[in-house]
Amino acid sequence: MSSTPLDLSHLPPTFLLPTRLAQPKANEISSQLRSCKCPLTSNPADASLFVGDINMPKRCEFELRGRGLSVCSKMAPDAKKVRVVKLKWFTESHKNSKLLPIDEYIVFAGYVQPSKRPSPMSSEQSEEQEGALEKDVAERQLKKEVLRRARLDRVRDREEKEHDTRDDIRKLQDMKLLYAAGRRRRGIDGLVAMSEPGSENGTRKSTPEYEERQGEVVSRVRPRLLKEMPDWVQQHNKYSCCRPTPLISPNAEFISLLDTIKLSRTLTSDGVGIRAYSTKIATLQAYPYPLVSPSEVSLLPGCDGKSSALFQEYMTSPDHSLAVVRELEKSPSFSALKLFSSIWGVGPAGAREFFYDRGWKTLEDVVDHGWGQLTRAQQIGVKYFDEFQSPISRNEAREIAAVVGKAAGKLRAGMDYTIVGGYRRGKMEIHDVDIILSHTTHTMTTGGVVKELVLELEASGHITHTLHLGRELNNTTTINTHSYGFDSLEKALVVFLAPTSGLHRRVDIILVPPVSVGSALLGWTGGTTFERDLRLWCDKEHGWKFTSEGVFERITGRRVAGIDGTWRVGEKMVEAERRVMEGVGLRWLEPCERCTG
DNA sequence: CGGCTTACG
DNA sequence: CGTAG
DNA sequence: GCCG
Repeated sequence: MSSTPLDLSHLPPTFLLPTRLAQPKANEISSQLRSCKCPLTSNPADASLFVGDINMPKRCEFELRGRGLSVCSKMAPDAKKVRVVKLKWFTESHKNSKLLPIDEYIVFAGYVQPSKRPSPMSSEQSEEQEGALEKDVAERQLKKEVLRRARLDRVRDREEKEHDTRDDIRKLQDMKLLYAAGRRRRGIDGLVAMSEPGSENGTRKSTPEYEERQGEVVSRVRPRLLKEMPDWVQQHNKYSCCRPTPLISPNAEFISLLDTIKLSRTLTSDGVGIRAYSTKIATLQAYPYPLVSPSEVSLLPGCDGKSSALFQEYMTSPDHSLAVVRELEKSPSFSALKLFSSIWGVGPAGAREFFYDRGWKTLEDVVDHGWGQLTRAQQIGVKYFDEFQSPISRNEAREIAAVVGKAAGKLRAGMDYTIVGGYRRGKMEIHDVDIILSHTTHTMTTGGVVKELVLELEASGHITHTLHLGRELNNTTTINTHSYGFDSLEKALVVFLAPTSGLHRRVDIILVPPVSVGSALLGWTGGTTFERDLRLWCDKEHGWKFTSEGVFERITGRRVAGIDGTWRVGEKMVEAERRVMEGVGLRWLEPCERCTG
């Protein structure tokens, strides 16, 4: 490959960081470096250049500290300047037999104090917590992967039989019965696949109601009559909070295309488009029949000309696709914006800035060229990008919540919790864990409990980062009136190191006074469109303002008399939620019937 | 043709 | 502007 | 994009 070997003899003493390298790989690179006359040293204290498979400056600092070097960013009297260059610089140079500009691959530059303890392996645990958490990442990744595979099967198995005594997740069973007769199984694919290994019926491409014959789409059934449709269709009720919306839909494939369009509207901050697509997606998600015709679509609330045109195209296209979506999916800008906006702390505007203004295209570009310009939260979002992407199982969610709940119980005896968000709606995989904590005694929820709790969990090594710590709950003001500026529940957005998986997870901890438990459950269980419509409904229908703290009259700011979402001694939290939902004039919907997307 | 959830940091 | 449901 |  390399006809004219590189000459690296001009480099300063160099140390190869073995981080993330398997031993054979490390040996290979080491010998390649030597063959390029790189002055390799086995003692990091002697080195002023480090080569490593590391992309983040913070990580570099950690690696250097772990080797007994005390790193500082500023020049100090007898400090030595050190740099860390990405391994990629060498591998690329070596591959092309051409020395790439090293400056473009420097991931960290700083100073180190001469080491007191030059021993390479004795890791000075000055940062007890970080050290414990970050140590042996490569090894942990490996172990993690093995564990994950081993666990996966058991998890699925167990999940089916699981009896969650505290939650209403048993409804999952009902959902499966409800939709047992084939159709789409998006979201519970794994589960169903496990229990029905041979069944292809559930995942076939065309729905039973229509299929293609000689290029023509033939409807197998007569058009559904309006009077045969759900009542909310007949009444043209577009509020998603007024009807059950299950997690799984017979029209999941079409919906996922609309989802892509909605994402494109999100990425351009097209508020109107987002609204429109959210509404129609929620409608279709609630519609229990496989769609047959465009005219059927246009009967649905929130769906009109555009929706039926899209369905027409979807239905007649040979592969059940949409041109706009195909275009989006091969568009570099769409991919990049989608990638960037999936970083925690980066929204549509930030993603556009990254792509259009800075010219970044990959996460690596962000790390290499923009690290210093990221906010703290964004840096955490990038650092744990993969881990935050990787789905959280229901078991893992329960495991995390149990740790939080137990710690909370130690601080305030009698504190209880409920996992809300996607978990409570019955999703099999979620991307964060939302936990509502409360106590039937108001005063047990005041006085900065969340802060205490976060400190505890930091000390125990469970919380590794705090992205946001909300203001302490005000003592009494929230009980009767809703004063603007005092309406936020005490919450913490944190990064949590899950014990079993060893993965970093996004966890929201919300502390709720008993008076707000009903509305908080309703407000934090979602989905997003359900929440939006719930607020609209309360406003338009009653002139009330719905918030997670309670339901208030717009004019007076007083709590609406007769809606008592207070969690009382001896009852389940969900009973308080039921009173709120029925209090605002909505029929009770189980959490798993609020899957509006 | 105006309106589209809403508040905090 | 970004986050939360 | 759809509704009132």
